[in-house]
Amino acid sequence: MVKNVTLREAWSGEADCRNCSLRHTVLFAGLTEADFEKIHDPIDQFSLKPGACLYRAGDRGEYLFTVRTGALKLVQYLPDGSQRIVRLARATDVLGLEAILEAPYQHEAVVLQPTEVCRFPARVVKALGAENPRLHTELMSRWQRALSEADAWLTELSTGSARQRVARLLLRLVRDRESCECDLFGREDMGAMLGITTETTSRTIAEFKRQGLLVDLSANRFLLDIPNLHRVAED
Amino acid sequence: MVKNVTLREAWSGEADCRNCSLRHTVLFAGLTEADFEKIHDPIDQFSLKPGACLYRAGDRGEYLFTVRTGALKLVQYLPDGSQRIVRLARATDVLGLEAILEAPYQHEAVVLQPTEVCRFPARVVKALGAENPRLHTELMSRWQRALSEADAWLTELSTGSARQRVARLLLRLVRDRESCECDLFGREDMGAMLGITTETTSRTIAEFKRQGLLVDLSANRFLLDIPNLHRVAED
DNA sequence: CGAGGCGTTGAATGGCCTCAACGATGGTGG
DNA sequence: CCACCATCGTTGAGGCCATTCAACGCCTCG
Repeated sequence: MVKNVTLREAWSGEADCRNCSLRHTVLFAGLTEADFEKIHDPIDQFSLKPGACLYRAGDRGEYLFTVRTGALKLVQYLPDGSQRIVRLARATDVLGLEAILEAPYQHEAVVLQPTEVCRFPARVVKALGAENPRLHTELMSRWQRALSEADAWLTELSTGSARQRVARLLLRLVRDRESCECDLFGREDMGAMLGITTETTSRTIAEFKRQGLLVDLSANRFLLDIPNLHRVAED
Repeated sequence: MVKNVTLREAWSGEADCRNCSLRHTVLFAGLTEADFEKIHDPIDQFSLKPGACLYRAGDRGEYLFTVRTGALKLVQYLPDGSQRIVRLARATDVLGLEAILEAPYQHEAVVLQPTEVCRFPARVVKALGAENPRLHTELMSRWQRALSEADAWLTELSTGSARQRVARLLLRLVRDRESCECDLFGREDMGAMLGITTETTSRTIAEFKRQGLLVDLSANRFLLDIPNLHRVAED
């Protein structure tokens, strides 16, 4: 909970917002400077440590968030208390779209890796989206992207053997990346993404390491053998 | 592929569109008569038999659809050729939202039960949505609803034992219903919704019947013992 | 230095899958 | 009209894979 940047600075490209993913990914790219001046709310920027909770399911959604760096998990709890991770949010992803509709947050958003986010009021986006066609389109694209992700988690990460699921998750973590390196999450979290137990996850990862599909780089950081992982993923 | 109704009739409440779910569920409720007159494209209405395919994944999406009655499955195929059903569309649901973004359809939409749909051009919705705030909000709500459904399929229908999954699917099929009666789908389709095999699905249903949780009404139509199914669903 | 969290591994169980067979149903063509 | 076939739901037997319960080593942190 650190920095506090005014929208004026955001627009002029000063401060940290010059590199803000919001600008690169054009969520606000269609706004004029006049639009920005209508807004008096500050945009806050946060640095979060693993384990921190950005918001909880059922909380009144007053804010949207953009992930600058790091990773968060979106968690839903089952009646029996066990958890299921339904999505990840990483750099450039937007969190809390439901707040635009004045709905409570649908998930618990928990930080997995050191993370920076920008926070801005939902009602600002709601108001601007209603009159700015470009933002309107961008918002729909964001929802569509989340929906595609959700479908992919079902078909790729919740289908097939444990070996296949783990391999597909690993491949997914390095997509749109130049490098084949990858920070893994805790085994329990990976299990909750894949619908398998912690032990099975651990056994599968360990087996991949023995087979050379994964090479240890440092603590929980690995080099991936992408071609062979693809073979495993499709069986 | 039967009826063909002009938008003029749609607006005036004539013909079949008087009961059109679009009007009840206010996707178009915010439009003025002037808005309607801007549109020259006809709205077509279709009657579809089980097995019919409304659109395929990758098709250029020129149309959106609203389901009037019946049910369709949204299917995605895995690299190995097996299928996974990621969502159902039933009365009042809108299909093909991705077409508004000029993206190809993401799923194959296949009819499960005798179904009626209305079809309207995506570019009309795109144009009206950009200038009509109420439609704009309604569209976002539709995406959010689809997203919630997708998350629920992951947490409820792809988690836990086969008994739990089948019970949760049955309960889900009678939600927002006055009656406890329910038409089931083929065992293979149910398996593809739950991530289990046809045989396991059949065995589970048969066991539920023996335990009185399901009572045969007619061919594949059942009466549900909701309280006890809830018990099974949560274990 | 002890405690707790996490990853790993072992052993045993059980639930689901695979392969197979069979009856019922419904549509088709002789 | 009926034999035929295809489809679908059901059931059985056997095997495998993931779960469950348990133990152990390593690390960080108080």
